Amino acid sequence: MYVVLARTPDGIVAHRLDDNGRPADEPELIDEEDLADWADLENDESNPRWVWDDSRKWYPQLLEGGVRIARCVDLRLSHSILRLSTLTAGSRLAMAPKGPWDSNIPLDLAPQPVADPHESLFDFHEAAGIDEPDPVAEFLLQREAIAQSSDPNRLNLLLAAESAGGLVAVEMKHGGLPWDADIHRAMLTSTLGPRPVNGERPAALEALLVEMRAALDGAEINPDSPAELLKALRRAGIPAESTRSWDLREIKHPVIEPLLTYKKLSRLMTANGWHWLDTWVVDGRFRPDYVPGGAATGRWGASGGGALQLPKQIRGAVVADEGWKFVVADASQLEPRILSAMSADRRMAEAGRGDLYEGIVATGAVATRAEAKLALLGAMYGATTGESGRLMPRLAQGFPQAIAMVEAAARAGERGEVVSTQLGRSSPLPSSQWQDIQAAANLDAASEARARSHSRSWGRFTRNFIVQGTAAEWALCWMANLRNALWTLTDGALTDGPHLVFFLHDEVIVHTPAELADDVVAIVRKAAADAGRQIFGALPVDFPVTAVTVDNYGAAK
DNA sequence: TACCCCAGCGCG
DNA sequence: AAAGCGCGCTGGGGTA
Repeated sequence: MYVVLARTPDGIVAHRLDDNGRPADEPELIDEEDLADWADLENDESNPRWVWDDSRKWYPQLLEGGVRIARCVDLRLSHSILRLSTLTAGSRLAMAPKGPWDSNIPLDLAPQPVADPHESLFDFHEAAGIDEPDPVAEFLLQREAIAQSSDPNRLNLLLAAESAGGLVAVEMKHGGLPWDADIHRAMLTSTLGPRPVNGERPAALEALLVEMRAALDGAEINPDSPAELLKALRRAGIPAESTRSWDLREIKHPVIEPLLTYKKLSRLMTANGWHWLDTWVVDGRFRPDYVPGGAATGRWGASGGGALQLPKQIRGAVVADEGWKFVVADASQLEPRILSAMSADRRMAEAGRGDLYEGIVATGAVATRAEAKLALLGAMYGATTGESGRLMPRLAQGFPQAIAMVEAAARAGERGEVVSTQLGRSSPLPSSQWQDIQAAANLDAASEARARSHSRSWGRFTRNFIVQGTAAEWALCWMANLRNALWTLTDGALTDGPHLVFFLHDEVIVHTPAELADDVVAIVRKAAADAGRQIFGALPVDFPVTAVTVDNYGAAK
């Protein structure tokens, strides 16, 4: 059973469809304020798969009302996959001109739970000259595209995982990441000094500035402006090429050490200092917007507060509630394992029985673990120079099947072709500018070099796309399985029991009552093993998970 | 004032 | 031990 929800000028309309997508009864009109209660009843009666345009527009108010959703079809997320996938290339959906399902309506125009819920959306559409999109029609169009595709099963798994991710994203924002502002502030004070007033430098930065001036015989220096900093260094006879820490580290001069420290502390203050804390941590929770499918590869993005770049430095401020714990889990060496699974390289799978890098050393392909790691990174990113590039051929010799797969993806991208992940998410086409550059390749030597460079660059993107994208699919399946299993542990609202509070590409955090932490760890591991089987079938590729139970995120290494 | 781009750096 | 992939954010500095 499906229940498709739509907002109309008259209110919310619910369409019940049977498993064949045919109307099961007359559409039902629901008042906005009754939605959560109505959905709760519907869950009890038929446990449907909910179908709607965008989980971000429906699910928050259900969660507010204490209602959880087991599964859904997020039409917006699904549409963008089906639009590009080579598996659905001939479908009506893919052939149609771009429409409202291809645009991403800004969140602030989405209906809010309290104020008049549909008006802003209609205003937006009216202003933009867009017809109000019909979710039932779109759902049927998507079903048609999937049914006619060359591999409906893979696509169905992908879309289910993507939609589940959409639910998780809303749930994580709803629950929030527990954040202890006092600990954070204490950390800032101890490294930077007391919070400065009206834009002054904190004491620690001021002291470092004094130190730098002394090292420059009293000359002025402004480390906050890269351009001025470079000038100041050159005035002092320091041959700096850039002001990047990585480059500065190579220079021997007394000003360098305080400068590097300054940069580090200054970064802490601007990115995650007092202002960040005021802006992003409310009532002990950090609630960024997560953006499923935010990257072309299917990885999530995030906006607000830099959720996907929380420095290790401040993770100690992520503290579980009293009587609760965090289970912090990450998939070890995920991308190289994905590489071995999708290429069905049994030799590499065998090497991944334990630590994958050690396993590769054991085959004799390379000499050390560090070399194995570097070589694999090179294979997945397309390194051509440096040690990584140098080691690549050795890997190709030892694991021809795996390397041939990424090489083929790179060649396809260089020709401007599309590549796809294991479950059928396809890469975008290179830009028209890229095409123009290729078309102009035969004009002269400079054009040819330019075309070649852009071609190679897009090849590195497609090479990485298939691995990063398939890893993202694995992570989504992992999370979807995890979410379902956690739900069985307790009754009640989302935040009454173990629930996901953070996700970072190959890592999750579950906030859980302490007494359930061991159960959660077991669930996290099983969910990972299941994800591997769902995507790769019986292939003997392991996806081991490192899981620790901690009181704060900083303690998770 | 508003906006855009760049350099730099945090994360995987 | 290095420059190859994917992101978001800040502050500086320029332009309109």
